[in-house]
Amino acid sequence: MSEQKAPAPAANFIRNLIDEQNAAGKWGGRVETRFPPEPNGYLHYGHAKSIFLNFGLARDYGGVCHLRFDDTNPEKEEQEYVDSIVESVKWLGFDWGEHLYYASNYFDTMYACAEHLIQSGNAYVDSLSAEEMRAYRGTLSEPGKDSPYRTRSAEENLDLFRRMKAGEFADGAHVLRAKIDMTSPNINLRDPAIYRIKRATHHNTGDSWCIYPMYTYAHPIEDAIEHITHSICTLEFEDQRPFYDWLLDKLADGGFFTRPLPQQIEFARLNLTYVVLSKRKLIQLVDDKHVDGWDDPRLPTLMGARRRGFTPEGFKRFTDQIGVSKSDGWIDMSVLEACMRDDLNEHALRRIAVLDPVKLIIDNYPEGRSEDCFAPNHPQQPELGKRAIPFSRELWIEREDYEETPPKGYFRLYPGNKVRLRYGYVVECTGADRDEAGNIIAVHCQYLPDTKSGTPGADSVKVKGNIHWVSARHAVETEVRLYDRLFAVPYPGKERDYIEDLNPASKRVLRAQLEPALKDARPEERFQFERHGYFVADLKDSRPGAPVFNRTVTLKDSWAKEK
RNA sequence: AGGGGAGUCGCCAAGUGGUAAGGCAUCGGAUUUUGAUUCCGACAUUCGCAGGUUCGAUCCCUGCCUCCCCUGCCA
Repeated sequence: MSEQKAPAPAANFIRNLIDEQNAAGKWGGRVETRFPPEPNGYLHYGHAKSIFLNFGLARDYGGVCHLRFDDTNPEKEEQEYVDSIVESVKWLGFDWGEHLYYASNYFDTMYACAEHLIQSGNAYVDSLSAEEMRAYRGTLSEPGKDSPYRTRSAEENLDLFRRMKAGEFADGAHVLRAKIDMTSPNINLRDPAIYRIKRATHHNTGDSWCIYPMYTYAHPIEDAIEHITHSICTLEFEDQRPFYDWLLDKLADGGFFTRPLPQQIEFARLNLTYVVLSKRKLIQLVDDKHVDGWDDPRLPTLMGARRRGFTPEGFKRFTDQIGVSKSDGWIDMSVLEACMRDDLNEHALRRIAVLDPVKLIIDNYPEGRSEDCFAPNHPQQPELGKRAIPFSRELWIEREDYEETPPKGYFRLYPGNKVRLRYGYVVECTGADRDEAGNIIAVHCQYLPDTKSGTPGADSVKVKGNIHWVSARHAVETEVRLYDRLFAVPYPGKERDYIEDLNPASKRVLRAQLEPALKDARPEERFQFERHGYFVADLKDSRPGAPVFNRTVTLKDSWAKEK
């Protein structure tokens, strides 16, 4: 097995920053990151980028990466999502040891911090309605104005906040706000809300709280509590960094945390062509049944990727390849597909499957006779051995491997042409039978008995074409699903509603004829079906002795391009 | 419009005051019992545009243009 060389990780602005800080001794060489999903949905390809970034940095710098659930909004979060997230991160190959955390575990500390902010004059209880608050906030180009409640005394604020916590007020009656600057050009600094009253049962803390911290407020505290050094998030949080720093600075002054404080760093999230990665759209695709659930192999979720046959190693190659930067561009789906092919090419055993079967009858081969042909499990790795494939008079071949009037450059079966039946004999095509409607029902040929693969005469006849086949008598028939890109266009929704851009041919279900060895494929076992692509035995629908296969990705096909 | 970001080959992406890595894609060619893989070769006189500083600028300065994000008691 050829071991992957591990080249030095590509330089990126985050690694450069860490190197500089290490040189300056800022963290004493410590690198501590976190992957902080909100458990309100399933992880998707974009999360894979973040996971490899955060866990990868920690690994490469000898640090740790925490898995932390950012569960500050009980209305949207569920245990089912945390379970699925845990499973997906593990599947990608990462281990957080004992560093599994929940924002909700810090609610007491967050509350104490809030009281301190109130006492130090940095937060106040506002009693404006949501609409009023919006009006007071101003606009992008006009400054906001102070709420009439902004000047409440620390005592009054503390009393009100404690009563908020005690459940004396209705949802939305009051909100705790940081007191910063209503005229700031950065809207995030115009006294952002940091606590709201919300009577909802939390998946972790149940009904013990009726006030919950906002992400903006909670996240920096979570980072500080866990001694995170580099808090990596996506670009849209850039405007929030000043608040992140403001908050931690105030709390450090208050003795809650010590400096140096964690630092927020933003990178460009993944944009991938031919799919959508927004949570809202993913939910709609599932709810409106455009796909078959959250783990539909066409969906860009990690659960879908797994059923599709994508590999963790393929995702690693992918994230290594696309890099990390602050310019938000689009990665073409072909890059991900190429990464999966690279990994699969190396690791998947080769097998034969006829997906669109038509009979090939060898008229000069004795009826009732059969013999074994031997095929390598991996052409580049002979140490993986060979397997026997039965050969007989009637075979299944691909319908597209016969053309009565071949296009230019076609070198498969057509009357008069010779072709090798891969790992078997060279045959000469003599024609085909058609039904009354003109459909081809069987192709006929004569075999050349001296040309069997592996025998001295194998190369006595040179042929260009080489097609795969399966003995009709021995074949295993099974369901094979041909998956393709979910959307028919690179940028779904660009020209019209994205639903209209769905690829109608993203899933095709076939009955295929497979070589006998495939009968016992185990769920998640991956193969290359020669000349077709990579396939995986479906995790959910396969049964012992009756696998169902999903196409992961096709092989590159330069003939298709030529046509 | 105010604020925050980004602009280097078709798509990503390194790089730096000294004369443009790499990957994907593409195009040639070799090997091949997968029209696969592998291999070899080609592929930015040029770094959004315009000025300026400099012996020399993609890197520094000035102005401009384009794109993305921000007005949730979401994250």
